Amino acid sequence: MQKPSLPKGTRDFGPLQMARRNYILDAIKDTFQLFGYQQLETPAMENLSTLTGKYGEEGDQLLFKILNSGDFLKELSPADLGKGAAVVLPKVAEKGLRYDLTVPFARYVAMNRGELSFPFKRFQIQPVWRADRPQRGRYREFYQCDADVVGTRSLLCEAEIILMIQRVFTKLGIPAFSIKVNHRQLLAGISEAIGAQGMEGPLCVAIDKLDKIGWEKVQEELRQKGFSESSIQGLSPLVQLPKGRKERMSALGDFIKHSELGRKGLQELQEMVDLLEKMGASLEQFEFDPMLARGLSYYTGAIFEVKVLNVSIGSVSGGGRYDNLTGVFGLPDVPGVGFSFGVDRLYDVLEELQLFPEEASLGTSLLLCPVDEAGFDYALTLLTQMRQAGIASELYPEVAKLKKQLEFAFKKQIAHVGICGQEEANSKTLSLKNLTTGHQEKLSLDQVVQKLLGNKI
RNA sequence: GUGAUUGUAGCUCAGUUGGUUAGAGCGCUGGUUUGUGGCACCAGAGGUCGCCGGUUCGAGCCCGGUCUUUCACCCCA
Repeated sequence: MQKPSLPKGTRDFGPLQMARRNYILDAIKDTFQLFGYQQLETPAMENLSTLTGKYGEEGDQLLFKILNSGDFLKELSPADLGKGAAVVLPKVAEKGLRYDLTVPFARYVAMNRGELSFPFKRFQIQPVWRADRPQRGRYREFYQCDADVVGTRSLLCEAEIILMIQRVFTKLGIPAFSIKVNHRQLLAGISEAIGAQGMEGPLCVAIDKLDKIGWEKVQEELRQKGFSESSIQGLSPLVQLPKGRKERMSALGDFIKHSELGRKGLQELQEMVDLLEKMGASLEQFEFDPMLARGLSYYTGAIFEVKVLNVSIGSVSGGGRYDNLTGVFGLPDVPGVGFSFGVDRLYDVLEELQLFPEEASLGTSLLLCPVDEAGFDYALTLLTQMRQAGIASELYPEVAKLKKQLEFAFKKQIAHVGICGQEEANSKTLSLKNLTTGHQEKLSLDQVVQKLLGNKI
């Protein structure tokens, strides 16, 4: 006998967790569909050639590779073994587990370009796998929840992303959150304005940490990366910006007035705000943050990040615009914009704020408890009738001690039990007991149905 | 990938400088109640002390390795 265990960084989801996860996912799905997004699923495994080289060197190491079936050594010569992993790997593995949902989506768009009508709006909710070292809130298997629009440069998509985020968070009852927005071209403009043109890559990586490590350490990191002292000092006005959106945007307009890229980025953000205002949207959570960078290098336009206020968890959603989704798959010039909800983190947030509703865990509403053989047969006929009436019901599957059956119902949080024995069978009634109040009465079947359905409404 | 850290009953955890038969609370099973749960009382089951090796007369405790947990870094959701 062996002690069972889970692979590192993976989890089971029990009934309570599933009910709660579905509560979150339903809110998200519902919102995506309301905004005209269509659901897509792709296989858990992709050809390794589809995946490698898309996530940088580090990403390739984090890919889970699938050993070829059968004799996976047959392509391999003894000499190959000495040549290292790069030579051996393609000969023993041709498939890998998906690392995110964006690359499979790009593959799908490239493969189905003829069938799709653009702009194409899709959402996708599936697990992804990374051979990372697990930590709190970081797993080797986790769900991503992506929505993207491809085939248009319209800023309406960006504006709608704000609306969808607002709708989901409101639906989940999250009281205070902030949608941080910035623009990659504005970051390029900032880079230009401080005399470090073309260095926005390392600049982004460093200033993205501003929240976490503070201005002093960011300066240190910039020095290490070869930014001149005057560039770093040039950045300092951005660390303490005016609070209001309008004031901020005009301060930035001033800062990057000599950079064409910067002006264009800022103008796009302004256009987003205009669209939202025309749609009558609230801009309460909209926060323009010129120091927001986000790691992913393929973003080229607006970028987003959502933080829930007053919780210990980091960002729970994010995304941005990219120019060229499918270029590597032979379909150039497909622009798009997408974002993603971190389901696991949202779960932690709702738990921390105690925002899960009671109903998210409810199941059966009536348990029939047979106390003798006649009662069991009688309960069989009742079971069908109750279910036909729309009452989620089950029958305790054996004639056991009533005590045991009541305990079972109590633990499963079933609100009502119907006790059936010879007596009830003879009189065509049911002894209905409310386990919350302890009240019990003998009712006709119609009365039972009425009572249980009435309670529901 | 780097550096730390954790592991004892189903769960949360005690366990003395290394010393006989490893404990508690909760949970579980049965009973006090042959048609009435939560509460109470009584009784019981349940452990290769993560795994492998070493030191020792003797290891849950010391040492090495390995797996696992958690944390920081790198990176990321």
